[in-house]
Amino acid sequence: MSSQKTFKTLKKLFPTDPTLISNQEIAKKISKTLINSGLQPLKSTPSLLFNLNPHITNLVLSNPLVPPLSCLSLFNFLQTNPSLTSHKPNLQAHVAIICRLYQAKKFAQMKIVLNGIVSNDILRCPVSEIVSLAEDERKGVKFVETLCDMLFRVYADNKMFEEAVGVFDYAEKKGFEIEERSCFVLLLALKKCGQVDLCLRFFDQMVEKGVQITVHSLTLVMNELCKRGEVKKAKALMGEMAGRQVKPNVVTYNTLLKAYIERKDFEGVNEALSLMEKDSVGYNAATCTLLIDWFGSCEKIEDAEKVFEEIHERGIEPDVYLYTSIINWNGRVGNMKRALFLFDELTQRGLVPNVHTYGALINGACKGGQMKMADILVNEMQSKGIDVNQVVFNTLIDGYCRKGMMDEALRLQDFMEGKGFQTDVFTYSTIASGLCKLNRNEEAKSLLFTMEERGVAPNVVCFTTLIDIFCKEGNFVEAKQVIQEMERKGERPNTVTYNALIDGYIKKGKMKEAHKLKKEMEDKGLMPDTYTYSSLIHGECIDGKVDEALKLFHEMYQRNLTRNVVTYTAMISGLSKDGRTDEAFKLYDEMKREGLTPDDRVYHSLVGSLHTAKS
DNA sequence: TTAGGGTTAG
Repeated sequence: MSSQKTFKTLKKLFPTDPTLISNQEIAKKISKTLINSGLQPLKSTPSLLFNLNPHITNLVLSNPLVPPLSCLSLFNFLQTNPSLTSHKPNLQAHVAIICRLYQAKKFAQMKIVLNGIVSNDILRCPVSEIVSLAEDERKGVKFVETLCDMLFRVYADNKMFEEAVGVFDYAEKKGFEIEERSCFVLLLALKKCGQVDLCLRFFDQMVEKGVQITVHSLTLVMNELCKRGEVKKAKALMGEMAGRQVKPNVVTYNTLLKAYIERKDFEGVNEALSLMEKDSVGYNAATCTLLIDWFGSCEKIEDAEKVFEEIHERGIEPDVYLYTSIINWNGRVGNMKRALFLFDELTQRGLVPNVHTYGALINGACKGGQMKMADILVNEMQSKGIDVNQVVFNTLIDGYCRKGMMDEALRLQDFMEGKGFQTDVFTYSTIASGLCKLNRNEEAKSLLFTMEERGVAPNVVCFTTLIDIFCKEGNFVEAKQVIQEMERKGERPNTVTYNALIDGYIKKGKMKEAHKLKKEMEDKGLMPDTYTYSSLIHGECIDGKVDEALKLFHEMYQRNLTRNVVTYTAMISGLSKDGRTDEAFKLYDEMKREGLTPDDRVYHSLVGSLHTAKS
């Protein structure tokens, strides 16, 4: 505005100012050239451009007779030609060309020019300044609104988040609308940069300012909430948004499902599934993948297989994720035959296995001690052009550790480092627990104590391994010191940490301490799991308190915790030793009904029980 | 044309 005013004032004061006339004439000449023959003549004989100044540039760029793309080519030429640095377009020229491009609906080019403004230290300025220049162009409110929306996006793309939010606030004040789609771009960028707080805050701002939220934004935000553990908040948000006509879809429900599955929240999973049914939201491949994971992690491989079988009835086309998941769980329960069959089926369907798929198979082989098979799979994978990654290396190292082949494990670690991979927190804890299995406790401890000096911060798993060693040694003082140290370092003990302590106390016959710890973990909001209960049940049975054990056994049922072979074995042997043969056999039947395979110890207990009962 | 699902350690 001011420059135009100045211009008019000057014109009044000096109507025959030779420079002004000459400016206009030069502009006319340049424009004419551009109209008739484009940029080329100006490029080859740039003498006309030597007299250029910001005013002339603006006159040319704003001349409606010059085609917008010709203006753009002149603009770009001035921008990039090193001999014309003194004529680089200023902010006003940028806005002028943006205006021309807007009229020509050249939105992509508009964005590029805007990008030039925000990524240039000299041109960058508050949104109000750009808007004020844009308003001078007198192209109506819609133009300015579009410009704001685009500027917002350009800031988001450049990770200039404060500035983007600044544009949003400004637009809001001026009554301009920033599109939901643009807001989503910002949410996504914030999420990708790990700026979760700002992401959640901006979503609140969107809601508050009446942006019409889409299910995509909602789902993204719910996912971020879930990832930081605020599942309840995510669920509440879903409800609140449903009230505003933002209906959750299958992706939204999958997000929630995943959170419940990760937290082993039985009720949550069931609630999410029944909500899906109520809303008539059908499953997709991702839902089935999640459910397979859910049943797999509950040691219910048959239910996982059932989900896999039902995909056809549900009209779902299986993909490589789905196959990887079912292969993974079969491998983990030791059914490599089935895992390999599924792998073949996947290939026959024309799906392409990737490093995750091979990783799942290799893990299955390693957990089953079949290192030869693991090796063959690694070679096959490489021959298909899939590189071994850190996860696969760690899996293999774990395989050798489990077999007690520490030399081979360490050789592989060396090899992995030679390939440019770091020994990471997984490698350290794997090797440490391998050493423990061979009773090489001192080596394990020193590895875990020194890993930080070697540049890898121990996590809760490493600390738990350490605690486990001290507990097995009966050194509870040291174990508790480790807990203090880990808490000092910001690592919070979890259920497995408590399980290590509880098991340690039980093995030393300190049931009272063990129960105290169970209460302590519950007070901290940590759920005792199958391992916690199995240890406690075992301890009570050894102590001869079979009714206490039974109480715990029922508590598991109430809490929807899976009772595995170890749990049943402990309970059955407890009952047997106590001469309660009928109850023991009843549990034996129940165990088989649950699809669990009793092992030798169960039979041994039951036979023993018959003796006890007779005598 | 955007959001969600698959491989490793205690």
